[in-house]
Amino acid sequence: MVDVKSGSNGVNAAGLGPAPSAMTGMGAGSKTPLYKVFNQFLEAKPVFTNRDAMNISFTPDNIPHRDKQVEELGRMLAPVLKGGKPSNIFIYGKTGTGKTLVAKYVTSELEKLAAGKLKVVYVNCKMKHTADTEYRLLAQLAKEFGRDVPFTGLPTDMIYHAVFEAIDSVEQNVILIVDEIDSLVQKAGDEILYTLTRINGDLKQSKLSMIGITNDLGFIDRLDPRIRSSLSEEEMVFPPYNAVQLQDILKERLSLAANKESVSDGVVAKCAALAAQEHGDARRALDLLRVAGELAERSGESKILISHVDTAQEKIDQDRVIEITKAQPRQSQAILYAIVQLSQKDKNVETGNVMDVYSRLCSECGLKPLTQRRVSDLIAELDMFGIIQTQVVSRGRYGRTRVINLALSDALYEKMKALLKEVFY
DNA sequence: AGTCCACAGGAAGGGCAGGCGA
DNA sequence: TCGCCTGCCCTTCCTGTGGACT
Repeated sequence: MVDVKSGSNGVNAAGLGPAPSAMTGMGAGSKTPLYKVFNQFLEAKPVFTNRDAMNISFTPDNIPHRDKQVEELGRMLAPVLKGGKPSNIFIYGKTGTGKTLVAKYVTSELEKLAAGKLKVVYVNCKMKHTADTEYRLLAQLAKEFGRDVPFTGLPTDMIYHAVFEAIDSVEQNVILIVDEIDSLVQKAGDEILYTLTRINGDLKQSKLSMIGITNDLGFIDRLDPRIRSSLSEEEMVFPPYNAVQLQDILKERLSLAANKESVSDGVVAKCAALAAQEHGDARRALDLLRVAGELAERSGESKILISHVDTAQEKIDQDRVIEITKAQPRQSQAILYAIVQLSQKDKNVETGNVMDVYSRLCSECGLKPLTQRRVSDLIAELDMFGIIQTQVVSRGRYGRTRVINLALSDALYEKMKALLKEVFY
């Protein structure tokens, strides 16, 4: 139960009165609508007893249907226990197939056994402003080894030396897990990988091994052959989960997170089936179940129903698109608003029309219009986010253009239109 | 077969902000 | 304070594309 102290006016620090059943000394706020909301929440039987276990970042002790991969990776990394350097490993697999989970699990178990002789560093190159450029990756590594470096400003070779010295300052094995490694190479080139895979030649008392993780199956083929051979000394492929395996994963998590009676029949199967349609994504399955549970709790029910899963699916998609839209810079929002306006009249929108409407919108809102070149890049970015779908088509002597479709449901389209209207008018 | 259109998209570089060491 | 370095956003210049038209 919540532990709150009443203030001088009888209202707790958050300005809310305590629940009558759980707390004594109701304050002045006890009759407010918000009070009822919180009271309802406190009195309702929770769906999840351990919410953290439903989180994507939670690392369980048992990873269903990944025994083979855990063992295989364990064998590859085992030389660490005798002070040897394991091979660099490359892990492929689509989103939500357990790559990161297995890598983190195996390395953390190894770290326990290695008794201070192993340091595991995890970096995610998709995290903006964290490790998505050469400089930032090196700065992040330097921080992991206790060197405080600014997020910009220093020459790259200075940061490299700081990292090098930090790694080699004690006799140890270092395993560097580089998640979403394709994002790093796309943005910063593959020189950094060349440097890191050859760092062992200069290290005197330490050894560095890399585990590269990507969901881009063609990534390794696009790498420079010199880097390819040293980065993927060992390779692992994580197959997608099928619906039955996803059900096992969800049941396993539910055993940690909720009581059996909190979930109706068919809920787990439905979440698993929906996620299996999306290339067997366990992350999606967990998200669906978690959001369905939260929706059930919010509606005052103590059991997740099939209808909650349906609503959860819609909500996850809507929330993602709206949040991405809100986070976009104003120029991208203006371009998106132009596309939304044009989509009202015609389903297929072309770059040229977007430029016209966008330019008009800019002059109406006092925004400096970008060049067609830049707009083209921003359209490609919106496509990447999944807000729009684009296809380059040739219209013969009438030129080449990009046909743009809004990838939104009717409800989401209206929501998006209202949001953008609010931004610009 | 050659021309044309309306872009797509790569490359190079400018300008700015944040940060460092001298 | 200055020179240098970085990331980021943007522009300019340029080549490539592919199907309709001549």
